[in-house]
Amino acid sequence: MANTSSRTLRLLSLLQARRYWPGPRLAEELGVSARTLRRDVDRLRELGYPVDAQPGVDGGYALAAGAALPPLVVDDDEAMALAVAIQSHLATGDGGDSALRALTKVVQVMPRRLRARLDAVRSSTTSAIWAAEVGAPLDHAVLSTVALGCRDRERIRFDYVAAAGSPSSRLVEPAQLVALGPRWYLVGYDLDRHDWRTFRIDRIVTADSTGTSFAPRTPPFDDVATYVRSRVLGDSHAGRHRVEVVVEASADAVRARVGRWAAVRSDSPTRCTMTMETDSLEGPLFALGSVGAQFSVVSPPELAALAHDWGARFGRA
Amino acid sequence: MANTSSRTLRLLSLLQARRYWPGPRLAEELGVSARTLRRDVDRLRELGYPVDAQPGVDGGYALAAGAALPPLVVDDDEAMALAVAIQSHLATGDGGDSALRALTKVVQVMPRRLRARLDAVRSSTTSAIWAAEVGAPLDHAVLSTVALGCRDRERIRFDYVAAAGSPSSRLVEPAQLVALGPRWYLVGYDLDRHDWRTFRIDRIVTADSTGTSFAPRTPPFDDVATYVRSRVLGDSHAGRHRVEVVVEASADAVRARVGRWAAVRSDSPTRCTMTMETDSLEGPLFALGSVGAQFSVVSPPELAALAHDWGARFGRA
DNA sequence: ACCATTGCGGCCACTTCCTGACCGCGTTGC
DNA sequence: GCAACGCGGTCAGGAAGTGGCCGCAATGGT
Repeated sequence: MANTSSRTLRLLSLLQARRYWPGPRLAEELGVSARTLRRDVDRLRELGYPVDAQPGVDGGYALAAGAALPPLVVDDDEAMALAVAIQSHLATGDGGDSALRALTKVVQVMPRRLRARLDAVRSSTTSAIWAAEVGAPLDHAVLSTVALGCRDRERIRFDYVAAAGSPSSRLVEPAQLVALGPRWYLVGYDLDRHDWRTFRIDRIVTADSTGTSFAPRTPPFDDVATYVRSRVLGDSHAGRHRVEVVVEASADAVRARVGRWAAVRSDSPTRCTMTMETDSLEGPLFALGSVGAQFSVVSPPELAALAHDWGARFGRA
Repeated sequence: MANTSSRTLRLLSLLQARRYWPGPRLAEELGVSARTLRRDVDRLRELGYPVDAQPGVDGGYALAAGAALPPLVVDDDEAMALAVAIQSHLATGDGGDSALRALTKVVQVMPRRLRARLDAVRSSTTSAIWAAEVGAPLDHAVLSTVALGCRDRERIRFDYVAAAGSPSSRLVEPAQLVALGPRWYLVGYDLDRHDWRTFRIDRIVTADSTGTSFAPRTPPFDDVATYVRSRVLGDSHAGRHRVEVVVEASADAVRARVGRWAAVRSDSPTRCTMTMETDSLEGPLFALGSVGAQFSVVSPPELAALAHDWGARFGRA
């Protein structure tokens, strides 16, 4: 710990952990003279991290918001919180690419004991309420393995359960991860089938990095999202529903409830048609209930049946 | 950038951004000789960050998972993703203290432009579906201002809208933030009223740090959570409901749906009583619907009425 | 008005270490 | 066996980091 750079890092961490530090206190904490502390502060400033200083009695040093993000010095618990938050955020389908990169960074440098804790926390905090809507919770181990594979161009091997339920083992050169709605997909080159394939992340059972890298292939698409969308819609996934409902309310009122989740087409000032894709029928039903307007289900019939069931039970309650 | 410590930091960032780096490539990137690169790698190892190296053709350096968390070097987008994810995680009431600390760290060092983006993103991505349940979305600006005030013992000033709807301006010495269910509370010493008060974060309109620090007072409680709970339950909040429902299903089946949200008491193998506190009646109704069992509402009458309304509409659909 | 506290920056001498340049060695994969 | 690569030793020159001084400016309390 006698190193200069390590001390600078520790100074940064101290300044991130508490706002104001009196100079002498910092110097003592770092085990250097006050003069050297000033030089360390200068060093931080040269690195682009603005450190405010206040003279006078009760003065001190404080880390200010600057142009560049300083390295985040987080402790175990904070790293856990970050990882858990990003995971549950990814599981809702928001976040996208940069969130995935951030998760990858956090997980990659996590000590093994923390990863174990992360697994434990994930399995215990999955909110049962929303689980029906977001589908199977994302397995962070699978997701980060795959993400690392994409980033570092390393072949991965995993067991895959197809829509029909038949399991298979795959050796794939991962190209890209795409979030489509609440679902994550991997586009990669399947080395056994000698062709490009699209995999649903929550259908991947266990993924392992093989450690062998590969040269990137030219992908058969221009826009990944479009490609995946066409592939996914072409398949008729078991359990996937195309919901269409006519609601006796203004399109705006419905949009205010469902947000970007569904497409809402205005038919008249007091009527609109809502279209969405989902795995769970309970989510749309909840949305329809909270809109507070009369509606009729165009498709699928399962939704109409479910509405009838809920209606009967709610009516008797 | 001629500095040694800055170079070490950059090396760390490079290793976090991509898995394998051939030595010569890294050396070139950092503008030093290969020998110096080796020494830099050694330095990182001395700091506790394990760097794997693979000799032979196609070898290189890779950052491995170690005992300590290295400083996270994230870019703007990743920081945004982290902040957004933590916010929405906090808004669900999970996460707790360490998540709040992490958010505080991230936000504190964020450049101003990023904070602006964060505001924009927050307001545009608040999921309308769950908004009814989680209540007013957390305002990250308020939350982080308050959190910083607690951490750094700085007085804060804010406008508060009481449960009755009457606005007031407060000058408070913040002591602690507490998450109680889906809601965040601030416990602090109100300097105008000369007494301890509990504030609901989502009722705080705008919060500003005054910059004046204060000496910590001895709080009038041992356990903050207990204190807040007693204070909050004592008040009869407008819009707050105590829900009690008898469900014709096993307690385990109900628990599997509602998770830790509600208290479930088993009455018989096929009947149980569910008790919860909530602001929104739609959330419990959704849970009851998805349980798929018959139920009867004990209280409040509003819930029974709402169930009846939903039931009528669902039945006609 | 005076004082203590705190931060700022210059100066200097001493010490440390950092750097680039060699070298030979072991490992890996072709 | 060869090439590519990482490892570690050594050496000399030079560039830092360091602590101790100094006077100065700003702040807040007495």
